[in-house]
Amino acid sequence: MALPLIRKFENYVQLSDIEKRSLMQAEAHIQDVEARCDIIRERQEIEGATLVLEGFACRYRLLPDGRRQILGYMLPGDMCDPRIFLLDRMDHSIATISRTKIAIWPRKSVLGLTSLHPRITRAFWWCTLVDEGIAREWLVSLGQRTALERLAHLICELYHRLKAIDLVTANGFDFPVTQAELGDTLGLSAVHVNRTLQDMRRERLVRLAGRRLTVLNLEALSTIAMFNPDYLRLGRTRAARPVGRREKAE
Amino acid sequence: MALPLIRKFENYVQLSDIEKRSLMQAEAHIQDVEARCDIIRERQEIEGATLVLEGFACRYRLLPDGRRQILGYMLPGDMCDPRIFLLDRMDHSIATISRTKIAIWPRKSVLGLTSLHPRITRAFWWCTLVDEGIAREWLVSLGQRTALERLAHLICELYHRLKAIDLVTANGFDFPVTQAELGDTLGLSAVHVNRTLQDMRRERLVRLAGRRLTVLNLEALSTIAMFNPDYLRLGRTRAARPVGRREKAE
DNA sequence: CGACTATTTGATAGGACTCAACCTCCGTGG
DNA sequence: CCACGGAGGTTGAGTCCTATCAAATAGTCG
Repeated sequence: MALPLIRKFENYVQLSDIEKRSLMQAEAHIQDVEARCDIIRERQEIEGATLVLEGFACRYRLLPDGRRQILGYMLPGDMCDPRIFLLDRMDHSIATISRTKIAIWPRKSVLGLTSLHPRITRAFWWCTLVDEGIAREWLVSLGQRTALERLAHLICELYHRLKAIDLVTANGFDFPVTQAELGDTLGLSAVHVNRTLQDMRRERLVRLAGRRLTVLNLEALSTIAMFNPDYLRLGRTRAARPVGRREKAE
Repeated sequence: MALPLIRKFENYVQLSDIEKRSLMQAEAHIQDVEARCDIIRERQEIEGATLVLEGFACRYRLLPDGRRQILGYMLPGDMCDPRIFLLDRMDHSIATISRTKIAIWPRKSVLGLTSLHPRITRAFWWCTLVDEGIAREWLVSLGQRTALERLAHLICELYHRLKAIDLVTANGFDFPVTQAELGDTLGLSAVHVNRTLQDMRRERLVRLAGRRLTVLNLEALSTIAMFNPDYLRLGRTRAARPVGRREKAE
């Protein structure tokens, strides 16, 4: 059941068949969740690690007055947080964007995997590093980039992440995010997202219709966004490992 | 030499004397750095873990056209990243704000500590969790909060973090950050930071003069910022541990 | 005291927001 | 099969928050 996760892990480490099998067979509750439902709520006690198998989800935080900031998107293969053995409660919520299939790994299941397989542990750490890289990039977007640049950057990010899990076909992908949600992601109003999107269409950068986003000019989009995909570490295992530096320890 | 770090760790875990001694005696290069110098540059190879002992530093990222976003502040006891054994290169830079004393732990020194002392490892993970919590809070600020709210939130964050390491006296602290740097932190222009700061002075929220920031009304500041310090996990070990949940493993 | 660097002030412009209405697409149900 | 309703998308008008540019003032350090 953990196929998308394994594919993701293989960006960071090489897994043995035994490790793959352990991941596939780890105890997990599979669950289908409707679109726009909370999977985990802020302050809720953490029971296990949540893994997205299909669909889009997002992390978000609400301010007391109702303003919402989306903190990141979770695509197939993404996990809420492997460090569940430390945290007792969530400090943000996770909700589905589209209809989603998730797996919930009980705490002990994760602990079992990590204590038996150092390479799996290592892959988990990699995930946290990449997530942090993404968060940093979002900080740069929200702090420095204009509306057009932000939107372009987000599209580039999702394009690359989805491509890495073979969810891009004909330069396009399923994109269930509403303009209101994009607004909460990019720190913009839905109206302004709409107008920015129209600019992009006018410039033949993207086509967006019927929940499908097609990238018409990735080059131009990347330039506008000042996008560099390195931080996503999608280069397949080899490229991601240090070169010319022998290291043994864990 | 690692005193501020030990104090910080004790927010998250209880350390034995042996562990404290190991931290104190770990091989480290102590170094003084001028104000406004890069300690680590983007793309630079990582040699070890950098620990701030005295002074202010910050992480930042530059866009090709010169725009800069500050990603976080590093105060005494803060480390650049304990996960250096994974990463080969930095994807952002670290610079001093004030004159700073730092310690650089060689890779093997960190690996030694973590392999011998699981509680130290655990404390390291806690640090990464808190850093991520801070980053999330910044995302909310940049995405949703107004200039006044952002500034108020940042001041609250720094107040609490500095208080936890006894660097707050008479409700004030040394604050070497320029208004231009605040602008790069909050996604605002320096001019607008200046005006916002004046609003705060007018409202008797803070006093800021001669590199010293005094919080005159923390209550009001926290309300404006919608600030809740929980995410900093400064509650001293007991409060930070889960209640009513026995757990043994790592 | 001079040369910077940092802060402050004023004037003007513009990006993004709000409000409000209207349109479009779909799924539901009569 | 078409009317209805709601969610999401689009448009227009007016406003406000924040940026820019420019210049003056205050601080700091050798």
